[in-house]
Amino acid sequence: MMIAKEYFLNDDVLFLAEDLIGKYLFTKIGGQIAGGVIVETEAYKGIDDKASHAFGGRRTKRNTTMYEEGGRLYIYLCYGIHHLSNIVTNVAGIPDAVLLRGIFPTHGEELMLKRSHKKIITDNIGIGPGKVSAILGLTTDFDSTPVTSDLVWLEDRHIVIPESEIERLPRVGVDYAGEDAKLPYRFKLKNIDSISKRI
DNA sequence: CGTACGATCTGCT
DNA sequence: GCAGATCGTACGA
Repeated sequence: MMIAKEYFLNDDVLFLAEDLIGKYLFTKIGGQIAGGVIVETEAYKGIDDKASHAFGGRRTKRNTTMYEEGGRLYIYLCYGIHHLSNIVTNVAGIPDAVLLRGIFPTHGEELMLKRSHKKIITDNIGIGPGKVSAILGLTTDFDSTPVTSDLVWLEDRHIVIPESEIERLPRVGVDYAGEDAKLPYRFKLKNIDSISKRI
């Protein structure tokens, strides 16, 4: 069952980043479905978060989507190569977002394998924010696309994950953010096996 | 207009 | 463990 828009309007982006672990993310692009279980996320919290593109209330062409109403994708290009996908949360005007850092493939593995340019499926084919976008077929073309549509959507299939199985870590690649670089805003499933056995 | 650099990944050592 | 890829974006002049 698709997760409805209201879910993403929650003003606690840290709660959502953790709660999204274990939820399913799907895309249907070119009529082909790909999807998997979210296993790693990072929270970016409003205009006071030095690691965020919206720090200090910055509004640019790139980050416009962060200020839109929760429930859309914010996708941007990183290092000139990688498309990184976030889910915008909170009400319009407050730039909270959850970066998708890892999924465990469950649907359309064949398609995802092709998109990954690898030879064989491995457990880490969807680990890393660039790879999440790559195997799901998400590019900056999908920036601002609702995650409550036939193209991109989330599902709660009621996988129960004990809090003890989720690690809280500092975010990756945000050393420039000073003190905020140390905040434990990254959520990661300790071992993917605990998921793969439950599917 | 010019410049610096990034919410990364891969391959080679 | 480390360098290189690779280019859009941000920002200052």
